[in-house]
Amino acid sequence: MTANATDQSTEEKIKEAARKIFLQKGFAGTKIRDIADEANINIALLNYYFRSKEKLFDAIFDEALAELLSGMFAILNDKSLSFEEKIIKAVNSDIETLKKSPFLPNFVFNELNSKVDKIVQKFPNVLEFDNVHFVEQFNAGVAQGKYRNIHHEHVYACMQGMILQPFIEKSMFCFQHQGKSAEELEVLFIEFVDNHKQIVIDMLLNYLVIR
Amino acid sequence: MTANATDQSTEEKIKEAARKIFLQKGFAGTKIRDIADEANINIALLNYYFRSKEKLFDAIFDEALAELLSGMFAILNDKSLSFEEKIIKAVNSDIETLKKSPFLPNFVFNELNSKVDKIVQKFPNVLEFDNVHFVEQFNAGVAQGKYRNIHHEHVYACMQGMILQPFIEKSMFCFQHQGKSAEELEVLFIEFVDNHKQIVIDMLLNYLVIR
DNA sequence: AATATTTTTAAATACTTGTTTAAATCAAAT
DNA sequence: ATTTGATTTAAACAAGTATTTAAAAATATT
Repeated sequence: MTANATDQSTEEKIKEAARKIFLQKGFAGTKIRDIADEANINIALLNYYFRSKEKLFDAIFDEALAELLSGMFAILNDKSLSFEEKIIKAVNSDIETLKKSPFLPNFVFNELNSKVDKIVQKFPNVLEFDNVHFVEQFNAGVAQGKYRNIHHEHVYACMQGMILQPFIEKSMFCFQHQGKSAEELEVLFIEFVDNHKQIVIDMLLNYLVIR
Repeated sequence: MTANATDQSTEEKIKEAARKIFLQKGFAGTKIRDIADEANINIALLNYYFRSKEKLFDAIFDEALAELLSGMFAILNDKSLSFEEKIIKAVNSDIETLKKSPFLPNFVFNELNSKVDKIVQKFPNVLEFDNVHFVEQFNAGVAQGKYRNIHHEHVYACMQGMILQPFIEKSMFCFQHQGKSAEELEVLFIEFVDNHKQIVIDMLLNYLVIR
C-alpha cells in the first residue's frame, strides 16, 4: 500500500463519509453500503483500506473521542491560565467545537456505554482528574477559602452538563421552535448556544468563587 | 386474544426484557433474539403480542420519553409551587427517576435524533415551554427584578444539563474510578448524584435569584 | 514498451436477522 | 370427553448485510 495523492484522497473520502454516517446513526445503525454511497466508492474498497466495519468505526470513534475531550483537557491542563480563565476558555472553546460537530456528544457517550473497558487502555493518562491542573488549582483555592468547598467532580459535572445540553437535546430545541424552516432553526440554535456561553461561565463563577 | 393472568405475564415479560435491551443498545443495536432470550420466550411470541420489532420499540420508547420528561414537566406546571420550590423539587425528583433508569437520557435523546418529526405529533401540548407555569413565573419575576434577566430557555438548559450529565457521562465516572468493583462503583455513583442534587439547586438559585 | 504493483470493481459468499408458517400445546367452554 | 380458541414452539423463509474473491483497470517501475 503506497501513500500517493490518490490513496490519501480515497482513504480520506471514506473516513469523511464514515464519520458523517457513524455520528448520526451510531455503529449498529450504520450500513457500510450507506458509507460507500456517501463516499461514491465501491463497498469492497472499505475493506481494502480498513479491514472491517469495526476497524473503520474504531478509527472514527477514537478521533471523535479525542475531538470531544482533548481540547477541553488541554485547556484544563494549561498551567499558564488561572482557574477562572480556564473555565472561560474551556466553555467558549468547547461550544465552538460542538457547533461544528453537534452530534459528537450523543455519539461518543452512547457508544461509550458498550466500550468503557476499551477506552481505559486507550487514554491511560490524559483523562485522570487527579493530575489535571484545573483540579489542583481548584482544591488549592478551596483550601484558601477562595472557592466554594465542594468536590471537584461536581464542578466538572456542572460545567460539562451545561455545555453539552443544547447539543444532546437539540431535538428538544427543534421541537420548541417547530414551524420554523431548517435554516431559520439553525440560525436560532447558533444564536442560542452563543448566548449560552456567557451564562454558563457566569453561573459557574458566580457560585464557585466566594466574593 | 384474551386477557387472563398468563397473557399479562408474558406480555409484561416481553416488555420488561425489551425495555432492558433497547435502553442499553438502542433500536438498531437490539436483536429481537436478544429480547427473546432475556425474556425466556420464543421469538415468534414477540410478533404474536406486538406485531413487529418497530411496534414493540415504539411502545417502549413512548413510555421512556414520558418517564424522562413528564415527571419534570408536571412539577414545572404545578401551580401550587413557587419558582424556587419548582427547581428544588424538579432536580430532586428527576435525579431520583434517573437513579432507577440511568440509561434513559442517552437512549431517549439518541433515538430522538432520528424521530424528531414523530414526537411532534405525539406530545402536542405538554412540551411547549410557553405554556409552562414555571416559565410564566420566571418571566414575571424577571419583570419584577427578582430574577436575573436571561431567556428562560437558558434556565431549562442549565438545569437539565446539570441533572443529566452524571448519567449521560456515567462511563466517564467509571473511568475516573477504575479499579473499583462494580458494586463499589455503584455505591460511589449514587453517593455522587445524591450530593449533586443540592449543588445543582444552589448553583441555579444562587445565580438566578437576585438578592 | 513491458512488467509489476496498486487500486478499483462486480459478483459471489456466508452469515445475520426480522418475519411468517404450520403444527403442537394448553385452557376454557359445551 | 370433545370442541373451540388462544398460546407457544420449532422450523422455514426472505431480505439484508459484512466480507471475500477474482478479475479488470489504473498506476508505477524497470
